[in-house]
Amino acid sequence: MPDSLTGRRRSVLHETRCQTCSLSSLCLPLALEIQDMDQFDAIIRRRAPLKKGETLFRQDSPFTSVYAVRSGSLKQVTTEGSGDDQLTNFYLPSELVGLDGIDEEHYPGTAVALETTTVCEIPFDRLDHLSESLPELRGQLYRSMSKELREDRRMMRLLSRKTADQRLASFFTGLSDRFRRRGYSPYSFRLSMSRADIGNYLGLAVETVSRILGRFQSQGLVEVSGREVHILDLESLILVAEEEGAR
Amino acid sequence: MPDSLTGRRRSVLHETRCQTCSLSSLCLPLALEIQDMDQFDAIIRRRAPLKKGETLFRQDSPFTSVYAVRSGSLKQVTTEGSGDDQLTNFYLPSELVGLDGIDEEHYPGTAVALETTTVCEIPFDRLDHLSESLPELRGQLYRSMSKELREDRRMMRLLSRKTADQRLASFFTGLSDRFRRRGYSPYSFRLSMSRADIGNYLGLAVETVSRILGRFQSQGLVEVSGREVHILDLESLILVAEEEGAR
DNA sequence: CCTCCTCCTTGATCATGATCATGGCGGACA
DNA sequence: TGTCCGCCATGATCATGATCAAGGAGGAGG
Repeated sequence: MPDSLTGRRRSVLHETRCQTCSLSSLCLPLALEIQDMDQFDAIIRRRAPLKKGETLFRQDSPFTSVYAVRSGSLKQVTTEGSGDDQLTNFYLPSELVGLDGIDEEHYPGTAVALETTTVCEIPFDRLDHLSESLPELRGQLYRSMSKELREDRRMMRLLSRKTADQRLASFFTGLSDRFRRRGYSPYSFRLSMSRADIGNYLGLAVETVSRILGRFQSQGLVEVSGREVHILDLESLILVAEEEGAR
Repeated sequence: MPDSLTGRRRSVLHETRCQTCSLSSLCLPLALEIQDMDQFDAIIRRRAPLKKGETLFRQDSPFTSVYAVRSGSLKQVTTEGSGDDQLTNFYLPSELVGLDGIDEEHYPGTAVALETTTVCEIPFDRLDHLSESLPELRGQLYRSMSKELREDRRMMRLLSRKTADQRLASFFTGLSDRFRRRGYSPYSFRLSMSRADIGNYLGLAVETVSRILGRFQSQGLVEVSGREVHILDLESLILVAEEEGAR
């Protein structure tokens, strides 16, 4: 595709410019001035939307880009040996996928769309180069990685010290919070992932996820119907999530 | 202390220059040319050695610097609520401590020396600024963070899918590998952490750590006497660590 | 409309590792 | 040299959540 078409293509397909993107206050260019944002904009590559189940990149394929989620959601799955998968993260709009591939030159997991999903592709060599002249961009990149580190540590705590109830409560309060920050209702949302995905992520069997969801429902904490979730008592749910001395 | 003393002080106390540091092939300035290394060297601050049990930085104190371990070892502990600690990492020489404090402006955990430990303090604002003109340094910093992300994911897998046996086997093979890379024997080493630390890190009760260590010993995999460890059969230990279909 | 298949729920049993309890070892210090 | 205290080992019991098993609900496609 000739470059001359790119401009038109972009505006036709979707609003693809950071300046008009509703996520710009959460996303990587968050701290940039308008003229800097244009420079950043220029290195971004559009991708055709992914359909549910399609992969953005595969484990062990060469690392070239990081991706900002624009709409939809993804999971990242690492396979080791035969059939033993570990779901390491879910990614929502404005979050960066692929940062853990920077060293080693290949992606350490496969990123799979959980629903129709659009992403902004950011070639890493160009991002790195641009970060030389844009300190705010560089800072934001450091912060994104640092934040992911902190969240991984939270996850490690969850996996090593929390009961099944606490894990699920954390999962829902966490999701609720992420939706709120993105301007969606923190009380009503649709899960894009299956129970199996949730269980895999939280280190629980599917059956356990089901059972505890049922219990939360009978306790009046949430109302769950398939993948539709209504949080009825967020405060109590937070209490359950942080309950101490359990286990 | 007047600045004029610093130069002398450095050379008297220890070899503190990266160029003469035996870790330079593993540490942050790894990819730098000699003249660039001098620039990097100039921003590093020496600290008095920490004694066992002393803290390098405390949870929630303001983030200012990252630290490269020079000798000894540290643990990082996050406290939540009352008395519920989570040990999130052990740090060996050449590793960077504090990267998870970059966003949020404070450290998310307390770093405690497990033995007499020396570190190089690297003020982050100066590091960031220097990374503008030294692409190799910047790249190395990105890679360090990315690597830590990948290792966190490995840890998440360990915590959510591995049995107690596999966890301990992983812990020992991991340590062995880290010692090897640093030029120490991968078969004989001294643990700088207590059984309680190991258990906390791996999500196991102290008793379980003890029991399994005993079993490994009776199986001829290792020989353990207090904190002195001899790995007798590294291959089998690796097999145990990666054993599939367990649990 | 029916069928198939995936995803989810629920019940019964079992196993792993936590917890509780006790005792031993070894180093620091008087 | 004896005592104390932190760290470690080991035994007995228990609880959480995994596993095995079966069945239901809902959606896609004929």
